[in-house]
Amino acid sequence: MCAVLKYAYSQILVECSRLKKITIYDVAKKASVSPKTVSRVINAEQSVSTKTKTLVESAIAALGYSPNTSARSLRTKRSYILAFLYDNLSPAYVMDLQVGILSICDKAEFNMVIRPCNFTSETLAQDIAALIKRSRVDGLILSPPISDHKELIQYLEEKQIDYVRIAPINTKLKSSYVFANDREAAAEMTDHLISLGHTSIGIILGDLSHLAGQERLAGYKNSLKKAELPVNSNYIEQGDFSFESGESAALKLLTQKQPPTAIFACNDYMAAATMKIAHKLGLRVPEDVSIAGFDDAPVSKYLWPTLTTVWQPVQQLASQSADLLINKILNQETSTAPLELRCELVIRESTAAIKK
Amino acid sequence: MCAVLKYAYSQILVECSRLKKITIYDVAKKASVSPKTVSRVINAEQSVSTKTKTLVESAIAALGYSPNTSARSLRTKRSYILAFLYDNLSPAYVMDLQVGILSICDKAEFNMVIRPCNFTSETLAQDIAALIKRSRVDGLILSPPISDHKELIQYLEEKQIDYVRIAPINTKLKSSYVFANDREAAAEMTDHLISLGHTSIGIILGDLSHLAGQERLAGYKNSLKKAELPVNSNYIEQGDFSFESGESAALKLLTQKQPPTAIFACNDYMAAATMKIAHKLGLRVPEDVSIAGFDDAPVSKYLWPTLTTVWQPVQQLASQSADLLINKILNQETSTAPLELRCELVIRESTAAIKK
DNA sequence: CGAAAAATTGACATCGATGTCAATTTTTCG
DNA sequence: CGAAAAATTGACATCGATGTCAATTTTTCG
Repeated sequence: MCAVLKYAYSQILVECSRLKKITIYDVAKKASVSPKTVSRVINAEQSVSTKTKTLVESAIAALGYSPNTSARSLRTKRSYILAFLYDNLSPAYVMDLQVGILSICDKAEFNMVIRPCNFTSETLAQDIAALIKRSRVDGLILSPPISDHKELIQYLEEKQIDYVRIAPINTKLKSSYVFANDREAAAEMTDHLISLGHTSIGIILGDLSHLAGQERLAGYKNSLKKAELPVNSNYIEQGDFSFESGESAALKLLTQKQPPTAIFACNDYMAAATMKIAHKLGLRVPEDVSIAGFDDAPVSKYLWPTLTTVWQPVQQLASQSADLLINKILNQETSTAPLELRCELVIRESTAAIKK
Repeated sequence: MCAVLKYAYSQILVECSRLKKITIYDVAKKASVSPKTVSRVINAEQSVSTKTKTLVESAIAALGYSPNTSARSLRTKRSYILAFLYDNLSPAYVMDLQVGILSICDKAEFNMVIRPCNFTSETLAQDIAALIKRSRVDGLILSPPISDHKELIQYLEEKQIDYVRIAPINTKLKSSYVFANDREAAAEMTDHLISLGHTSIGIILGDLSHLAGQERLAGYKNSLKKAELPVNSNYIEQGDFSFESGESAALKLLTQKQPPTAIFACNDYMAAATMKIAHKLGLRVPEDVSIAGFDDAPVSKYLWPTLTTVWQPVQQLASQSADLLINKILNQETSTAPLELRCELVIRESTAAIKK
């Protein structure tokens, strides 16, 4: 290409890119005000007259202007980025949390960076410290079990970094948190089994380092007590929310001399495992043994019979926590009351009245 | 708190926050060079002497400096952000893609923003255009079926926005893409069933607007032809990758006069549905009917019997595409050869030799 | 050795927003 | 009405990096 053409071409490109980039100065010119005033309108500051506001707003609309995040971040020292930390074996749960957070981020013009973690990693706190430093995130959302990672939380408290926790066990910190009424829901599920005539109800526990693990056990015990049924330690098996742990727990429960006639597994993966073991042992579900889960995971619909379980307000938990966090970041709001959201029983085919 | 104390306290806070912010000027001072030279080292530019480079690097390490992304973005007009677009019913698949992309983003110091989409939404292209404008993303990774969203792709081509596609159908565009050998894998799976003695092999098709849907059908046909078995249209049922579509397809296949003795479902959800229908019809798996899936989704391990399926290199697809995209953004590399990654058969319990 | 070429380095301007503080305009009220 | 108070607006500096271009240092080679 000859030099003249090359130059012309480069000018065209420059022109094109210029057309795309609308700055606050273009808006200011169009509205015949100063850039600072445009800035005031964008940031919804108080002292702008209605007339000016309308003028600027129509200029913004006409030019299709949207502020440059980098410039704004540089000046305000905010990144407008949230980090979402998780270490969870259920992809569907994590995806739901993401969607919930995103819905709020979109409205508030924040970005979300996600970070899969390993709860047992010795370097977790350091890794997150590095992430915060590098990405300059404004705040973090911690999901279980990260919600109770002592070292990380100590670091965040020390550095006064904003964070919100989903379903934490330690609720003594001043940082806000959200949670679901797992205990009540677990009690309702146990009530449901009792109402079907079951008196020997086994439970497969989840990981007790999750709040959910503790609360679901508590709900189960509460329900039994209310119905004046004994809490039989032979009917309580430890699991860790994984399918494999569910298999061995179910095997122990169902091969006893007096096996339970109903089993409440503290999540759907362990319930699925229980169904598998029941099949292997030649037990029909729900005729010989009723099985209930928790979480309303996709697998609960794909099993045969379909699984009675508990739906959790996962997206709502996430969006609430994002809302709290963004408020904290932007308005320096310090303490907010913990938020409790409600679960719902989903009765499907895997539970039925006891066989006489 | 009295005014004097309050003032002292605020000064301490100011001091603290100042301590945290190390700028390029601090590094320059410590290394006794100009900020521009520090910038050269950070960006691995050529013309820096080894001596200076070492000096600057140790200053960076000593101070624990990491560059301010906002300032850099503002100057270079790059956001160092990738967008990952998806519309997929399998959370596990999407999570794997995310993890793959993240692994590369971490190395390259990019951030990833994720965007759940609705393929059938009329405003998809506009929505993404708004996202690009607002978040100023440097490039996009499109996963199926978004990989073939005509309107969106036309927009990206027009605006010359970098993007990489995962498993696209239309491969005539100059934009690079990555894909797995679904066709061969589907043929291998069909070969496997044939080798077990099956000659009546049904297939439940996936959504043919996904490359995977088309390729898996092609592999099935290829295998039958190679084995000189007829392609019987009664044995081909349309599904859309959902569990529900699998149920109705399986019902049609298995209630024929001469039902197939093996069914290859084009993903694991539809295979799970087929298992359910088989159970309902009183057919044992694999004694009466062999069932195979595709994807190695979590559910394939939770079913009873466990599901024979195909493992896909999902994380690798994602990390490769992120790698291609970042190279394109940073080095303006134009065309790269499409990348094909290999699937693997996972033989479990749901397939067996035909009953005599 | 010493001039020319190449490599290295730095001074200064700039990206596009908002913070600070002062100037201007409008409102209040005796 | 007119001074004081309140509300609105704008001028200018600045956040922390990198681009441009020129100055300086080092290397090359007759």
